[in-house]
Amino acid sequence: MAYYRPPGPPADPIIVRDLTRQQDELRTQVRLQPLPQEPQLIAGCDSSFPTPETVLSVFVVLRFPTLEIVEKVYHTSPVTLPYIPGLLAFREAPNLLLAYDKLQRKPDVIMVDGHGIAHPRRVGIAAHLGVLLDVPTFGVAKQRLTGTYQEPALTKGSITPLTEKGGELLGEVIRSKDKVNPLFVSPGHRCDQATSTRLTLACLRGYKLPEPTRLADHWAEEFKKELR
DNA sequence: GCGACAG
DNA sequence: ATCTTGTCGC
Repeated sequence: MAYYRPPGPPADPIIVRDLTRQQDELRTQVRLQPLPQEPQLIAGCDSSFPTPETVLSVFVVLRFPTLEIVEKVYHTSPVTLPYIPGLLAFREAPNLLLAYDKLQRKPDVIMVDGHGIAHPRRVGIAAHLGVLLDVPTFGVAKQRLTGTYQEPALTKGSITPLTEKGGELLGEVIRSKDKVNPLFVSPGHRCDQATSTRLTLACLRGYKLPEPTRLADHWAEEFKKELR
């Protein structure tokens, strides 16, 4: 589990302050709304690190709702920022954008591995990426970043709300498979909670992770090996 | 002041 | 995220 966290290099307070302000700006761009129509193509994206100074991002496009693989691409870049909780997007989004450019077929919606608005300033990587691409996005994370929730029942399909003090709904905690740790699903940009949850459930195929992110995760690992 | 902290 | 063997449960 993520109980103990070894100390990393100190984050420059000036950089943190600047990036945090950029998030507050991006936050004003986020729009929560249902998709204009049922998606024909859904994409999944994820990043891996072949070396501590290299980031590799993958985009996998699937036909919806059949989930047949339509296309997969990847791109690598030098790492420019250490991992800082809450600022993940500034570390991975730049390279994700370059990978996205390589796609021949652009998706109607993107499932991002990480949080959407379930973030301290409501701009997790899914929302951040959605605004930069101006494409519908939502996030599927494996760990909580902020908010509180009741553990959902142990059966697949059980759902409980992820809320902020005061009652604000940040996302939903979903049991995607019997007796496995739940997923944290939240809308990113030009998407809403109901759609995010519905699409996540529609993409489950017996694994903990829905197909888009599961495959992106898989290829991020495969391409990483190829670079050795 | 003390803990929490996506990937 | 990454390092890294065996092991418990369905």
